[in-house]
Amino acid sequence: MNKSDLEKEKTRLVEKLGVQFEKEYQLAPVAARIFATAIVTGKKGITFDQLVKDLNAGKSTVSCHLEHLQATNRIEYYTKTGDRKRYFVVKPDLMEKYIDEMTAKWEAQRCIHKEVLEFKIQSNELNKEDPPFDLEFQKSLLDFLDEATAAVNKLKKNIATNNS
Amino acid sequence: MNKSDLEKEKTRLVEKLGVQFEKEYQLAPVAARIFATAIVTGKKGITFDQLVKDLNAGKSTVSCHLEHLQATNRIEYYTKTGDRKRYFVVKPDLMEKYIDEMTAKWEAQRCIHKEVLEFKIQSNELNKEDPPFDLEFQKSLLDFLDEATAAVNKLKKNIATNNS
DNA sequence: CGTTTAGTTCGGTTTATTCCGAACCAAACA
DNA sequence: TGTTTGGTTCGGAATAAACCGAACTAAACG
Repeated sequence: MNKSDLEKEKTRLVEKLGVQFEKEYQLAPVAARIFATAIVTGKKGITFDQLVKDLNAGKSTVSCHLEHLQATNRIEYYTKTGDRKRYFVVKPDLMEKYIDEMTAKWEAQRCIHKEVLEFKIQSNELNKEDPPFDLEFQKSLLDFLDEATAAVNKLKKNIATNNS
Repeated sequence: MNKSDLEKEKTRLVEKLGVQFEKEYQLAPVAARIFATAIVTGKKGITFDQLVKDLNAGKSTVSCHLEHLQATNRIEYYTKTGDRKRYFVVKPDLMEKYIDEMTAKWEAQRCIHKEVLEFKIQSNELNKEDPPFDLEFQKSLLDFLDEATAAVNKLKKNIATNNS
């Protein structure tokens, strides 16, 4: 296990993470790989032209996606005095953001499935002759989402206290 | 609140659910709306040409997406004797599938972030002079995913027992 | 001042997604 | 056996996503 092996391993990890991020965050391929690179690289950060080289991408592409990743609060950059380059790193609160986005998605789901449930109940009240709507799926989904949110929020608090 | 109001409400819900499903399951717009229609319609099911009419879509489009939704185990159909139409409904185990897919995604994430963690540890061992990699994010993500999976699996068992 | 460095903007090309209609097929019916 | 019904297949067309290079800008440097 030498340095060039590690570089290859890094490339592999960026690629694998990249594929996941494309789906999870609906990012363009290059955007996902930039984010993945930032995660694997860690706090020392990665520069614009490193990204252009490493990912074989055009400058405009990298510029555009860096823009987007900053706008969506996933990365930021720092600079070193006497060095004009920007060093991009993942935002330090990434973990909280991850959890918050998850629960926000659940909340949105809970909201609409509650509406669906109400729609079905009203429909049942209005047409007594028809075979009535089944309410089980919505009910158990709502229950599940509530409890899952509660469970995850509890975990989130633990993380917050561990980090302090 | 009359019948035509309910129809409008159904359209609204299908649209709103549809947008969510496009993102959540990476479905094409029409595919997402078919799935949404199946969910809002419930166990009485929806037919091929109802979908064509309701969604203003081509027959080929509906056919193709119905195919896909069946292949991915999200919907199925039943028939009535003396009626050639197929009545499409959501698969009865949708709730379990939902949870299983969620935990499967977490497992995949856990797996790759574990690899990232190992990569960082190895890198730290190899270059002692460099500023070492930070391991906190990977560590707390792994912890979180483990605990979240455990919590959700517990909820899943409760649902299973409630339904029996 | 001219030049390098670091990055942005713009216009266009390539590629992929999404959808459609026309023709087709297979079962049931008359 | 011809016709209707319910649905599939195939070959594009329209649209949108993703990316690129060339020209540009703004700050720093010499």
